Amino acid sequence: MTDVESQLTLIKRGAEELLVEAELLERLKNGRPLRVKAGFDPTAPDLHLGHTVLINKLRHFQELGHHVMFLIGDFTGMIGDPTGKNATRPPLSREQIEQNARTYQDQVFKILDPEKTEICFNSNWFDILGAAGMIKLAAHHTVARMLERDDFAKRYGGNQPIAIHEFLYPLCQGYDSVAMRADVELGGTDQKFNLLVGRELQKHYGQPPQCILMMPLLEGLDGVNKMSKSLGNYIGIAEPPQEIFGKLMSISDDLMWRYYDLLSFRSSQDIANLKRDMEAGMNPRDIKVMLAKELVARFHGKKDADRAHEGFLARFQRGAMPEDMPELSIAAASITQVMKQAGLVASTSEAMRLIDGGGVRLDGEKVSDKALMLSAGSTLVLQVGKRKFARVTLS
RNA sequence: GGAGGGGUUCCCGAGCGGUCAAAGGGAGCAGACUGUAAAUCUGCCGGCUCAGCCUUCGAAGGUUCGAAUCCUUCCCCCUCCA
Repeated sequence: MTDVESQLTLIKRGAEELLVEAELLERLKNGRPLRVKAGFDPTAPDLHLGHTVLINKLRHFQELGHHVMFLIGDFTGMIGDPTGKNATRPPLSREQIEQNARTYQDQVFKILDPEKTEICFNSNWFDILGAAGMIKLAAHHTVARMLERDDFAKRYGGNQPIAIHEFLYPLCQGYDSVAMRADVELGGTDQKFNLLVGRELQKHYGQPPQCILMMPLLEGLDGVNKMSKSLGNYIGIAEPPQEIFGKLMSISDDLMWRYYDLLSFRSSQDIANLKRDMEAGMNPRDIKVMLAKELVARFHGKKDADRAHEGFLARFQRGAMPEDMPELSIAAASITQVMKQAGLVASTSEAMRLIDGGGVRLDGEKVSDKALMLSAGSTLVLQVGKRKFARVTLS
C-alpha cells in the first residue's frame, strides 16, 4: 500500500471537505484496509455523471487497497427520499428495486473493480430492526438537532410542510454506518447533515465515528443547478455514445473545467497543462473534445468514442446529416401530423409554431407551409431544430 | 379544539364580473451570431380537424346574459393559541 501522505493526497483530490482529517490520518497509519461506504437510492434505475463523482472517488480508495462498500438503499427507497418539496414519491416494489439494483451494478462496474467491491442492501438490517428498534433509534436524536439541517430549517422557516417520516431518513442513513461499521463515508456536500448523524449514532452504539469525505455536487448541463434527472440537465452513463458526446460538447467553457476536475481520470498536472494551452491560444472546443472522448470511452469503449467524434465532425462542422436517426413508417398526412407521429414534437400546435419560427426542415429545406401535405410512397428526412431528426417513409 | 392567512398555466408571481388562454419574471424551445460554448438580440411558450373551436385558474355545486374574479360546501397547506 502507498505511503500515508500520498494516500491522503489522492483521497483529497477534488473533495470539498474532509472531516476529521486527523482521525483519517490515524486510521490510515494503522495500515488496515478501511471500510469505505457510499450509499445510493435505487429509485431511478440509471445513473448519470453526477453520481459518478462519488464512484470515481470510491475508485480512488479501491486503487489504494481499501474495502469499498456500495450501499443500495432498498429499504430507505421504499420509504421515499424526502429531499425537496414534493416529498411523496410512489413507493417502489421489491421487484422494481431489485431490477434497479442490477442495473446499478452493471453501470457502476464500468468504474469500479467488481472483484473488490462489496454490494450491500440496507433492508438486511432494517427488516430485522422492527418498530421498537426504530423508535429506540429515534430516541438518539432531538427535534432541535434535526431542525439544524439547512434543508429542514429553510422549509420550516418558509412555511413548507415537513412530514415526520422525513426526520427518520437521516437516522436510517446514519444507522447504515453503524451496521456496516464504516470507517469512511462518502457523500455530496448536500449530505453533510446526514453524514454527521452517522458519526453521532456510531458513538451511541460504541463505535469509533466514521470520517466524512464530501464531494462537490456536479452542475448539470445548464451550469447552474445540480445535475439531476428531474431537471433534465443530465448526461446518463447508459446513453448512446453520440448523445454523451453531443451533450458534453454543448456545455460552457467554464463548466468544462469543472467537469475535468470531477470526472476526468487525468492527473491534476495534466489538467493544469491543458489550461495553460488554452490560455496560450488553443481552441477550448478541442479540449472539450478530449473530455468527451474520454468519457464516452469509459462507458462505451474507445471505438465508440472515435465514432462519436467522427459523427460529430461530419454533422456539425461539415453540415452532414447524422448517420443514425430513427427510421419510421407513418401514414401519409399533413406535415404537422407526421411530425407529431414521429415524436419530433409533443403536439401539432408546437409543430405549427416551429414552422412559423423557421425551425423545421424537410430534406434539408426549410419548411414554411404549415398545411403542407406529404404524399404516400416517399421517404423524407424531417429535422426539428439542430438535433432532432427522423427518416420517415410515408405509406 | 379555537383564531387567522393561503391554494392561478413547468416554477415564482399579477389578476377591476366581461376586452383573460390569463400581466411580469425564470426555466424551456426555435431563429440570428458562433466553436451545437457562453453572452447578446428576435420569436414562441394549453390543446385541436388552427383566420375558428375546445379545455384550464384546489374540488364540487350555485348566482349571472357572462365568473380565475361573487355565494355555498368540501379538500389541502401555513401561522398563532390550546
